[in-house]
Amino acid sequence: MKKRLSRKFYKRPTLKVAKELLGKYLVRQMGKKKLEGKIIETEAYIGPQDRASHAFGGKITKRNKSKYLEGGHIYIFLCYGIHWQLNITTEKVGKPECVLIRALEPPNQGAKLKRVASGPGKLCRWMKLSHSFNEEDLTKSQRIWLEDRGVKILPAQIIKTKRIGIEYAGAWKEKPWRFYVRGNPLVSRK
DNA sequence: GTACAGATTGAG
DNA sequence: TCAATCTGTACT
Repeated sequence: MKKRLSRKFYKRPTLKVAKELLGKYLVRQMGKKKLEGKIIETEAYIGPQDRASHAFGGKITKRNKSKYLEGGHIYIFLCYGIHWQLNITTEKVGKPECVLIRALEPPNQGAKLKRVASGPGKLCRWMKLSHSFNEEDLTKSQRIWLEDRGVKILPAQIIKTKRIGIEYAGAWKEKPWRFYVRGNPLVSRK
């Protein structure tokens, strides 16, 4: 079973989408080549009240404006001047909420664990994602989209932790808004 | 205009 | 432990 996720899937509460994205497949079509991987780690950013979000306080900049798009679009930005971070918008237009995709599990190739997408920056480098994907519509794009392949992640398999790399965010850094699949060796930060 | 820090990573 | 090096923000 392969079914592209619809607009409806994304236009729901961000935390719900972040959890349900676990087990879904991210597919990247590059000409005749196709890269794909199962999502195993996500984080939710829920502005404008979330201090860790780029949309904190409701501000809009050239960089973050795609965060305000209708659910199902891409918000991608450069971090530390080097690494791209892939986010998927949620909720309706004007709500600056999104889910950061932090790690993928690539298809088994010779039973070797491939840590090619075990972190948000590595994931984008592997799939060759950058600025040109900003504002891409995941329900229509021919080069990147998400699929439901019938993989079910049970609530008992989902681990919740604090988000990573946001020490400056005060009380917000304590929010258990990072989700990953229990026991998966390919999540970020070995 | 200058200065500084950040949703990270891999090398030392 | 540190440097890579782009963008936004808070200053002068």
